[in-house]
Amino acid sequence: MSIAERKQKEKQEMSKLILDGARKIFLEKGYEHTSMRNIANEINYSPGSLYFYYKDKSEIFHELHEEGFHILMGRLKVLAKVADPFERLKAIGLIFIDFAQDHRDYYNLMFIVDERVQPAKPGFQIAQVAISYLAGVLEECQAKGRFKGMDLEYLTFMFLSSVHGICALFCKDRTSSFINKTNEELMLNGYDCFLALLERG
Amino acid sequence: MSIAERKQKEKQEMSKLILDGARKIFLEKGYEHTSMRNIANEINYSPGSLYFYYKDKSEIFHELHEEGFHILMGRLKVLAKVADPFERLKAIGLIFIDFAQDHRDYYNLMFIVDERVQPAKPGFQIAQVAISYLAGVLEECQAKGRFKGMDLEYLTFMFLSSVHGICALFCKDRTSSFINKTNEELMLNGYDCFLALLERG
DNA sequence: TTTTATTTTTGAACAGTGCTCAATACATTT
DNA sequence: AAATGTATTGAGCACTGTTCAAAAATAAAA
Repeated sequence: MSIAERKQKEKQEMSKLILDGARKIFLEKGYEHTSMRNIANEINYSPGSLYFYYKDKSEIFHELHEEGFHILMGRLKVLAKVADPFERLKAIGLIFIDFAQDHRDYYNLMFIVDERVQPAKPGFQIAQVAISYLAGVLEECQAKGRFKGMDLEYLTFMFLSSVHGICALFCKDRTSSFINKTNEELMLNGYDCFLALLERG
Repeated sequence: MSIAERKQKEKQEMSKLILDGARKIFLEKGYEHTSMRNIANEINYSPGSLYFYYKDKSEIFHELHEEGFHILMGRLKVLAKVADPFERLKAIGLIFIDFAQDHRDYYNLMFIVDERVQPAKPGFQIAQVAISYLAGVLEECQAKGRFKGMDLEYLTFMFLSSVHGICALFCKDRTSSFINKTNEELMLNGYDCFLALLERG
């Protein structure tokens, strides 16, 4: 078993090497503009080799898609210490916005890129965990008297949509119609506006 | 001048022919998956010909980008008859959502596709008209006592973001995490949730 | 009408894409 | 040492946006 184990380990290491290369190029040029040849070149392997470890480009997408959600979830975990659910809710949106600014390409990959996200893949499942978490926070808010009479699932979708809208407009450079305002100002103050609404709801 | 005029007319007609072909293919397969050869094939011309009428693919993008905003603006014009500004505001969001559902590809082109939208192009300017219109409606709402103390520009961005978020999640198939709800339900009820917030703000 | 000039159209070519697969090289087992 | 199994290669396929010399079509001049 020892040599079979080593083989398996080597295969894992090679997969990681490819993924590291893919991540690097993709963070430089964005997912759509990263080619398999670029990745192969980066790690000094032939293009064909990648297909021995990954079925296709989409499989690499799913790997990084999942990775992105892990990073995001890592940031969300900090909120466990925030006692008030509404404060936690407010922070969630900010974390999304910060994440989109810090990891524009991951954000793009996770929420925008044209790739069918398959429910079987772990990335999809973590996404659902994240959504469940958000729903839980909103439920707590409702338990404290906020958002009365609103359906939890739609409320969750609405919150996510609003925050995503801010991030998506930023990621795809559709903010330039708002001249003399930086992206930073627009996103943060826009979100504050949204929070003001939530406060009153 | 007569023959020069005719030449010009012919050139316009040819441009239109190309654009019609482009639109057809692009509505079938989506912008990113429409190739210049596909378009050329559709209208029975050689690929090189397209470049006699359009500088590059991006120029066709801008043409259709503008077109999309014209369609959207056409739908928004109906709202002139709605007296109450808040009712008009509510309708604007619905029109966006309907538009995204009816013209998913146009919506994608206008708000999501990876193409630098140049301020010089007419498409950009119509976009700004649309935003100004939205800002105007929100201003009227404020005049009637709504959204007190909120900055108009950020409020506008926030409204747009929230509606866009709903449409963008739909367009890029990121709604599947909300199982046992159709896109229709999710978008409409999610938007209703948002409206409920606005109502209280 | 014939010749010259201009405009339009073509399709091959370039460098790139995702991906496949026979051939090759290496590692392990017999 | 020979045979088996695993890993790697790079040429090749059909595609992409784009360019450009050559050809065809049209218009202007002789």
